[in-house]
Amino acid sequence: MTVTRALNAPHKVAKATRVRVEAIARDLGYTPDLTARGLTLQRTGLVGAVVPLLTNSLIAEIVQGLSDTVARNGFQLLVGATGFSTSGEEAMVRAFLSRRVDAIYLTGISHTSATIAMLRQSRIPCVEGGNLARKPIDMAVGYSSKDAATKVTRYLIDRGYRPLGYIGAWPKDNDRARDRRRGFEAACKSAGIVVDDSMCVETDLDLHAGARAMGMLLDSHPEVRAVFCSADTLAVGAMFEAQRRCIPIPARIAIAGFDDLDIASQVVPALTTLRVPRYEIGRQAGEMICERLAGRTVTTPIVDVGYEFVARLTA
Amino acid sequence: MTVTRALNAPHKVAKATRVRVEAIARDLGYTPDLTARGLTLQRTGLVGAVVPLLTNSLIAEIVQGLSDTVARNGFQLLVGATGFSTSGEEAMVRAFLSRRVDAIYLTGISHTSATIAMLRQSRIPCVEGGNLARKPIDMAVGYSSKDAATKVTRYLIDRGYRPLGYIGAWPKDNDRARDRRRGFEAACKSAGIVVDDSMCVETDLDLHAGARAMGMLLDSHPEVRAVFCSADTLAVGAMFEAQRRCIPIPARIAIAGFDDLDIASQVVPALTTLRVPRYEIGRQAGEMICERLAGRTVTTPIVDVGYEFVARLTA
DNA sequence: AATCTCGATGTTACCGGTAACATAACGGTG
DNA sequence: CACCGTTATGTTACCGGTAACATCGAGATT
Repeated sequence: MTVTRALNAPHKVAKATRVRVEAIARDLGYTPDLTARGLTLQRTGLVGAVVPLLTNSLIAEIVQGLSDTVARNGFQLLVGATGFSTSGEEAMVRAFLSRRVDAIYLTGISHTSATIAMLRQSRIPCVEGGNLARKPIDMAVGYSSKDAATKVTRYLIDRGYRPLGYIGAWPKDNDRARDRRRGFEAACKSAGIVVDDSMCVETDLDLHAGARAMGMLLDSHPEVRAVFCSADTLAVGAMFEAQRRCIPIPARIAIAGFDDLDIASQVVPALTTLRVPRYEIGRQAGEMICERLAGRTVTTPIVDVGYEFVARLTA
Repeated sequence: MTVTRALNAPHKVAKATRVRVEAIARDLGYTPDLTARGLTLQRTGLVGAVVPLLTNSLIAEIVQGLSDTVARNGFQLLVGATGFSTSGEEAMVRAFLSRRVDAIYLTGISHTSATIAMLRQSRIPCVEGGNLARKPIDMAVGYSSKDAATKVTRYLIDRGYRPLGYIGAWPKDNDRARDRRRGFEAACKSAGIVVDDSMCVETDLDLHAGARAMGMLLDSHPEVRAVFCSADTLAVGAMFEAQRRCIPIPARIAIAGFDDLDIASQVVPALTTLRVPRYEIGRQAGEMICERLAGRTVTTPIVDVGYEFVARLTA
């Protein structure tokens, strides 16, 4: 007990004792066992982050923001990748709860009912990030993917580009992708444009898939005048494909992306896209979690971090 | 005890009892406490991964490979970002050891002596990944950054490009970056080329920094004929800068990268680079860790995963 | 000198699992 | 019917911390 005190509350121990304890601890190479501490305190100091995958830079930045923020408050991040599957997410959440994480960050707002039930029952702070939840499990940080996609699409429409194509990520178990497509469709509809499903391609979320999708679109609909891509990764892939075919951007085909990744401003020509505060989502989620874990109540449990349209050169 | 058995070793319990236990567990929403289990078993089922940062796709793929592999064996990955600092790494390792992780993955081979001492004393499996260690703390998976960089540089030299520029990441606390520069210099030296330090730029590791570095190089040394970039991220940034200045690649300036990220094959013109098996490094590290944690000995504690030169269009 | 006070240190129990050992229940055998 | 082996269940102690309470010792107060 004196040892515990010497290390955790030095002022409660005589100086000589403290010095002696510290010396011996050093000699022995003693490291406190946070597993045991977690067991007694019923608090592990772990925050779980459930994400679709780690290799996506959008997600990586959110995780980085979350990690930095909780780390500053003495917490350690436990990350798990679900591979864009709600059942994978459920398994991950179950595993995290078994580890008695103090809080959980979830990507997106569509979850299995078991996931929701477990989290509700556990009563730990939980933030759903990325998309805005009207009725979150607990708290939420994000922006409206649908509104944002509408905004980009409207820009393409207003500039007079017709016909419009769409390239997006698989919507299955990915509410952000689904909502972005909905936003695209909503903008078309409100402008009286009929969406041609054969000009909408859904695919994996990487450069290569973006390029392939663009290739398919150009083959099947050479008349396509502009393409809205629901992620910059896809947009840049599409740009490269157009460049390989020597199709000038935006003279012959306009392209708009979504996310404003680093590459969007660097690629030539620079990509017109929609900036979403990725790091900020993670940071904000981390703040909310830490607030709650510090025993304070979070006054705004649903935070809209907004987005910003960035007009550049591709559309 | 009967409950423990019913859940962990069902065959040791009468069927009726097992069914009853399962039903009650479900009703109660019982989740086993892995913290407590970890305490008794002296095994947490956690593997720690210490990486410089999460937003780099090279690193992210290694982490993904590691995560997938250990997850398949029932382990959970704990990740920590050091921000390219060995003292940050030391703090991270200390934290992980306090959490009693069963094994640790470290990025690179340069560590503080305290880090090495702690890991040695802990006696847990430890893999150093990315670069090859001659004398690893425990095990290592990687390839020779220096040899690989020499190979790429030699290609540039053999094609007759002169003078040669270099763009790389900060070498401080980053042995991969340091070794790549050494490889560049070694190739130059053995070809009798004197390296002009003013044509070697070191900078942050992102697209924007690559572009800026290229800009500086082109401004100060317009005669530069080829640039070796020690990472594809830098190379692509440099390409974009050249394209913005309408400098044709490779007609007027040749560029070679390193890593063979997805983007290398997609960018136009496709980037000449060096492929390193990123996911494989993580996978292999995971395998070695799991082998050891399963009580088996790893016969080859130093694995050279090799690399492959990929000639494309930029050089 | 007896009592009080306060800081320093010691003792006990508990967190939620599990290993090791103890006991109970039961059908079969000589 | 005593004895056995087998299977099912129960008991105890321990993993490494910490809260709560107990004790101790020394100087201050009466």
